[in-house]
Amino acid sequence: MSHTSYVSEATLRRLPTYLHLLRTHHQQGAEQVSCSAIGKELRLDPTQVRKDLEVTGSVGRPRIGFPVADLIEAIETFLGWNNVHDAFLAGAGNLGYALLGYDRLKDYGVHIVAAFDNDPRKIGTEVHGRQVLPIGRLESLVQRMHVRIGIITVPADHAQTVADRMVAGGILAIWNFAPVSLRLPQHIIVQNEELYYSLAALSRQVGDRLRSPREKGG
Amino acid sequence: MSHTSYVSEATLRRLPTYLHLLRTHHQQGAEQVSCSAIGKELRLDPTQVRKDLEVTGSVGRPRIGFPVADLIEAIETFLGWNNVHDAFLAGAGNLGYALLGYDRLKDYGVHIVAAFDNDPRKIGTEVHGRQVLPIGRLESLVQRMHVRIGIITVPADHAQTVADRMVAGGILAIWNFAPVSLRLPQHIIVQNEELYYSLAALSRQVGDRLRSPREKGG
DNA sequence: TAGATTGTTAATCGATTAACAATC
DNA sequence: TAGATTGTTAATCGATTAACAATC
Repeated sequence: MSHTSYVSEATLRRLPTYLHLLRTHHQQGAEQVSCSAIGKELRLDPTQVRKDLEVTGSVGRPRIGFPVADLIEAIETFLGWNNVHDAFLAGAGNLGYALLGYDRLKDYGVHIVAAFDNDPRKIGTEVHGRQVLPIGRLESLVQRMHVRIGIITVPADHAQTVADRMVAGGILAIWNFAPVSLRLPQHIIVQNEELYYSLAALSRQVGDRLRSPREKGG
Repeated sequence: MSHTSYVSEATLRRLPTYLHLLRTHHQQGAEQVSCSAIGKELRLDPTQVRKDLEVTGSVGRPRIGFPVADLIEAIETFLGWNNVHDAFLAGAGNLGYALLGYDRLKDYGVHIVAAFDNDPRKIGTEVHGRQVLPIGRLESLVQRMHVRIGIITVPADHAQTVADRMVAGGILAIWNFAPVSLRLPQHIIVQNEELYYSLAALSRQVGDRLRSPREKGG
């Protein structure tokens, strides 16, 4: 069943939302849940919920719904969140510190084992229990420790260089927080975070709202 | 021209990417740039680039392209990034600290003026020059200082309460980093960040790749 | 002029939503 | 049984891509 069929980005982004909701229901003792109920809570079309859940291979029963525990397990497995992979983080700045502080990242399949930086004042220190190593050792350590995931939280102008070193060391996937589109070999998996890019939608709407006073609420 | 026509989320998310690229070109002395060139650099269809840029009202000249400086100005104006709005941040944890440390957030239309927390050890301290105030004062200060934007970096189980207080104080928009879908009045603008939700795509692909060895690179 | 690029309309593609028989 | 919900196929909707005349 390693037959990896295509799953849309949109579905992939909704699955964690279902997971979170299901865990809540599970804690409250629910054993079954219907797509209609999920849809109502998340304001999504029930058919969409059903289609999304279909990709996990979980099956429901008419009139009853899906077994909550099984569904949680199925989504976690599908997302690969119960197979934790080691990761290196490059750039121990503000955002780097924040990510190092997230123990819960392990719940999402990612375990940061070390950080790298080029600032001599940071090198040798520990951040949330992880060592900060010189960036020069990144490539060789990726190779030696078979690290699969690289997280880039360096400034935009260093991102490409860091990415290149990771790739040279044999990294498989890059989680990129720098606001640049990296040039990478086709086989490398990339997830761009574009943190404040999503401020585009927010600030534009705020500006609009302030200009046109308030043409009636809902 | 306050005629706010609908612009798709997809376009809105690409605009900052163009902006970043254009700034780079501008620094390097470029005066004109074509959609084809932008498309090539970002691996996007040139027609898509043209349609995206159309929403900013900027016009180009056949055979020449768009004037870089004008285009930068047009995108910034469109996104509202040259009108900075004051913001309050709730939750001075790891992520909160990181956001407080981003001076560049101002370049994206958001200026954090104070942080709020419920931890007595944090209250009264300063983080990157901003005071940490007791969460109890959030609502009244939002109201008194006419703050428009609220940033939520508290744990999931406190997010709704914090959001309610912001709304009660008269906030206009919420940038939500907590992994919950907030229940808010229709007129409130929300941007969900879902930081590690985007790990869904990443970890799934890594898992796939490790299972099916490597069916030929690119 | 010749030809690259714009602006715009039409065709394609994919995701969301609707419809409905099967089923518990 | 009656009826809510599943699984699945068809219709709709919107975004991306292609086509092409206008233009510098």
